[in-house]
Amino acid sequence: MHAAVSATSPSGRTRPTLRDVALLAGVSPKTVSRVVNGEAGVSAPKTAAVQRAIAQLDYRPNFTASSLRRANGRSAAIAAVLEDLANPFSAVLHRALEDAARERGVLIFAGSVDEDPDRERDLVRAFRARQADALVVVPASDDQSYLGREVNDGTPVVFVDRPPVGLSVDAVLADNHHGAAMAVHHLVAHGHRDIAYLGDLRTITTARQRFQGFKEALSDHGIRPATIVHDLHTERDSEAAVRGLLLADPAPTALFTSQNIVTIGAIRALQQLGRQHEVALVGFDDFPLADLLSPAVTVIAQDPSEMGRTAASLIFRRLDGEQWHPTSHLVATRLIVRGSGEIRGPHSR
Amino acid sequence: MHAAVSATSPSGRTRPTLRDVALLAGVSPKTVSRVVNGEAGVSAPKTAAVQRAIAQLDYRPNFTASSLRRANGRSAAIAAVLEDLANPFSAVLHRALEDAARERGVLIFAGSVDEDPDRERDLVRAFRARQADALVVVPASDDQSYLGREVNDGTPVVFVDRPPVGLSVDAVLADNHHGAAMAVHHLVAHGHRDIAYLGDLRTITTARQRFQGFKEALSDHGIRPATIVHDLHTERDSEAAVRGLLLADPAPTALFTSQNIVTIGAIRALQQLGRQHEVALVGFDDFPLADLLSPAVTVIAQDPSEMGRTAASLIFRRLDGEQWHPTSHLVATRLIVRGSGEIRGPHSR
DNA sequence: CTGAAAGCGCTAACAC
DNA sequence: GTGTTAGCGCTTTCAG
Repeated sequence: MHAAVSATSPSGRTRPTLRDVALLAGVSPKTVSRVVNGEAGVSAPKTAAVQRAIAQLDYRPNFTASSLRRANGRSAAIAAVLEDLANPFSAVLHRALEDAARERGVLIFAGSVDEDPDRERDLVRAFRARQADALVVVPASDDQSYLGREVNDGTPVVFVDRPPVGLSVDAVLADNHHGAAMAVHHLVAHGHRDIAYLGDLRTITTARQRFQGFKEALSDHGIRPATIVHDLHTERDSEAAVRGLLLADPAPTALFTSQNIVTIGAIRALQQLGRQHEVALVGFDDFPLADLLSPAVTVIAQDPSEMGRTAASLIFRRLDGEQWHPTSHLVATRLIVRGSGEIRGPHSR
Repeated sequence: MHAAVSATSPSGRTRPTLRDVALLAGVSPKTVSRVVNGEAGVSAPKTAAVQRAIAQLDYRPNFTASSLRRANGRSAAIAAVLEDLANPFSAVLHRALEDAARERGVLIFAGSVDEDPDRERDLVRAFRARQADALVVVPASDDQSYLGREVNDGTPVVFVDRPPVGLSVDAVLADNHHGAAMAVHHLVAHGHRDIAYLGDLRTITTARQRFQGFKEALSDHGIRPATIVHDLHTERDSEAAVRGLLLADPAPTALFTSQNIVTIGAIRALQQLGRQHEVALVGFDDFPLADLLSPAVTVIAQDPSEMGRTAASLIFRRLDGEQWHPTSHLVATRLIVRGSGEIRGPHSR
């Protein structure tokens, strides 16, 4: 009998080890290891004996233990520090990472940050302690230089959706600036001059970039921004803000909402006041059922799935030993015309 | 210089180990271990020396290695085998598990099965190989007896949304039968007799349970089911099926859709034909923006978040050593009245 | 309070 | 082909 009360659960038996298999099959541990890992150079009879023993004991290899000793020390797991697993952007991004990882037998650890910098650091630490081979991060903090020290061992890191600050790593970003500008051009082309901006927390880089794109596009048309509301982070915030705007005089003839939660809050306000067919709306971020609303919602769509694929590709190329200087990859946004953005304004010809 | 080309990445330095810290601090490895784990009984000067060395080397403990030797052998990670990380049900369930796990410093591995039994088994194997402490499973296969052998060591397993087959473990299930029956009673109360059933793949247990509830509730009212369509698994399937029904004569005056994808397909068909204000609809599963459509959609809502919390609680109680016979926990569904289900039928008083 | 020795489950390196 | 020895990074056990 050999040691091990260890790998046991409350009421459970102890798990058989590679050693147990070797004993039962009458071979050395190394031979079992060879069979388990499909290495060539084990005779047919021994292979059979080992397989029989494995089946009999119901042996399962401990990948964690093997990675401790294996040459590259890889855990075959990567970590994703996301905004909120339950929101569609994070969920779709996560899924795209999973699909890319699956092809390589790599698993994924994921966690939600909820825009909390402390939580971001805690997650990074926890993932590192578990030897994640790489890190995908949607940052919430305003400075990620801690990450440089945290992973100064060559662990690949890719930022997604928001650029790194105080740190030089690959990033995959949506073209927020151009997307917001497209929205403005579209609304102006439909006769609007009085376009309200409704934006998310200014601590969020993407919100700032979208605002920048909004402002510059207006100025391209020689229009001065009329109404600007920042720091809307919930549907309720947005709904209240939009209701306020619409009841004012003069009310804007069009709305640009910088993010899907804000867009949805705006739609609620429009519907409550029965103005959804009068006031134009273009939202940043596509969302499910946007095409089934009345009017259907014109949006600037991001492509979180493509962002995930790109991030995964950067990570795996680095893990395969490729080297290059940290680079930002811009993923295009596109205007999806559905109705709400084509409501005519007072200056339409 | 000590060994280790191991824990190194392509271009990276090797990670410092506990041993390196000990050498630098001039103490034994065990003393470093004590400091790292906050064990009492280390003198102030040695503690300080160790902490200095840790900071200087930027040492990060390897939790994986420690768990190999630690008494309970736990990896402080649990695994979730879900349907599809990108769909809202899975995503919200995942998030609820995360929140519960976070309180205990436990991380989560998750993967998508996509209704593929092979994928289910592969994921279970991969999670086990990485020593997940427990398994949350939304099964896709029609028999999970393999799991009994796979985890016959006392690893807690909880099934969510669908009951285990060929295996006796805890389960957290929505009250599908009663939910579907509520939908029928509601439609009948609004004057409908000719209620079409539109359901998901019959391989999925929940779809079968909902159909059962539908049928029995109709029969309670002495109504014989008129139109039944099974095996709709995409929006397109559902949309086509509903369009067919609505163009037939006689067309049903109400629809019961057994799942949100099916519901959304049905809404598309209704809108295309302009019949959304004539034909009543109750869908199983709530979905975002259901209240913003016109008409707003009456649904039988599940509570995936509550299901996740319940599953997590079962798992952690077992991990804490509590014991009981495997039990099924029913999570209530509830009717949310919004408009589409209250469209009057020909038999309303 | 501290450290030496042994070993968790497995594989690298080298022997035979 | 196959086995032996050592050791991955850490904790256990136990001696001082």
